[in-house]
Amino acid sequence: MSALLNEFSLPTFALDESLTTQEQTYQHLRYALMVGSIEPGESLTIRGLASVLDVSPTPVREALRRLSAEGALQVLDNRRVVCPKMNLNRFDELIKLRIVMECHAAESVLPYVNEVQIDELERLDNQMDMKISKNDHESIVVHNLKFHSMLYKLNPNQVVMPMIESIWLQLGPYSRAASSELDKHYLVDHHKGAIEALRKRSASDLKKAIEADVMDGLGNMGRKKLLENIEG
Amino acid sequence: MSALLNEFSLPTFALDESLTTQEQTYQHLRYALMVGSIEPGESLTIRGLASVLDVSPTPVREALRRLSAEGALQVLDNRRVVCPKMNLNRFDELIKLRIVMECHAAESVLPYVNEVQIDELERLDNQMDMKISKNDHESIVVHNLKFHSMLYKLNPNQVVMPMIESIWLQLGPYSRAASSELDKHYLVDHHKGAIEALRKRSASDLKKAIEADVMDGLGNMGRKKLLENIEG
DNA sequence: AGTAAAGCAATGTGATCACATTATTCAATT
DNA sequence: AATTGAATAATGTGATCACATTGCTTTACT
Repeated sequence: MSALLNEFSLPTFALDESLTTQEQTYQHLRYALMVGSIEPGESLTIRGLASVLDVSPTPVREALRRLSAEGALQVLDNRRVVCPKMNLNRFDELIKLRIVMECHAAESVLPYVNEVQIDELERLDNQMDMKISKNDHESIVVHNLKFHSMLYKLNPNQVVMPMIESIWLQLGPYSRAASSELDKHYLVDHHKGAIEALRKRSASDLKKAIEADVMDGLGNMGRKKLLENIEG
Repeated sequence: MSALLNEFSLPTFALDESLTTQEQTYQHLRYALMVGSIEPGESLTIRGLASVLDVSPTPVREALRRLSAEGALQVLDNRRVVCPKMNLNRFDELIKLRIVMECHAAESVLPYVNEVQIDELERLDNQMDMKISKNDHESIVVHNLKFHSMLYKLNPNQVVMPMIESIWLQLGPYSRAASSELDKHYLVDHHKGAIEALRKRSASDLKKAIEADVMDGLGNMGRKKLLENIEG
């Protein structure tokens, strides 16, 4: 048996039955990638996933194509689909790009935002702080990305968001390895700082908060882990 | 007969026969979108394209999913696939994002670049200037993007490139409408300026050249055209 | 003549099959 | 015991079919 995705490695996920099977399959895999349930290097086969998800190969094929087009999966020369492995260069590029794009997205929110929306954002962040047990990787990731997503979507015109989500998908599989048990205790986010910057309508403060949030969250941890692997 | 894609609207394009049918179909449609051969609003049907390209529906389906995932095509609620229409807000966001991303990509090239590569880039640009008849939209677009692509790929680690190409794909269909016959005569690029900045290893000059190239190329023309349509 | 309903054509989706390619297993040979 | 070879299994790709939904045309009725 190869390192196939087994039924236990896919997290449970509430799915809308009215959606097409392809869409459900896509969202299922997408979620699994985002929260790090699929390991870098793991290979995904059409028939394997089809049997696990109990659907025909057709919708799985399309879901895999979609995710490959988004950069979340990699199609090898053998035509086999794998979850891409991480290395220091790629990681650095991803983090740098994430900061550039999220700072841009955050900045372009400012002309549109109003106080009510900022209040809603703050409420969401507070709710999340209450609920999260700091050692549950999945909920930390989900809630952090939900905050960022809600922030950038305050700009009603959306062309950046899909690209930011593409970066999240590419970092997702590595996020679990990056956040070891030890580091999690030091995890802090800069969401409060971002909200404060929003209220002041300060673009520079907002960008500082976003950059710090990315670096202190995944950036520094992931880099440290990758350097450890090179040395030892 | 609906506004289907007919066989004459797809530009001829040298295809590698060794590639999968799906890959060929994808590249065919991708090229057509990039050079503006598919009009905004045009709807693409699986069976229609399959008969035009003389393949079965299966590879067409996957190619359409891929392009939709890249933002090049839009899947409506009816599940029909159309080439997205352009409006002023989306156009502004696309141009702003293009400048941000291409400036970032250009800047991150500097640590890697050497003189030989700059010479090659200059040679490519000179060759293109010779060959191009300034009224041929398709070759103008192709060669301009080829220059930008070659520049950014000097950074061997590639995670930005797919996203930049996604923006090109989204601007492509509108590019033909944007560059009216009148404006083409004023078309100038800032490639020489970019090469000069590369030689000086000046990040700020390079970014200025890229930004000017985008604005003077599509940016100003497209914006003008869109404003005309609103007023009259 | 205008409108609504019925009939028909076109489309997307999912399933299944055939085929070529690739990967793996197992046995034979050195 | 290691390696090469054949045989067997697994996989991706493309084609075809059935079905439900959507879009359009034609017919019937007021």
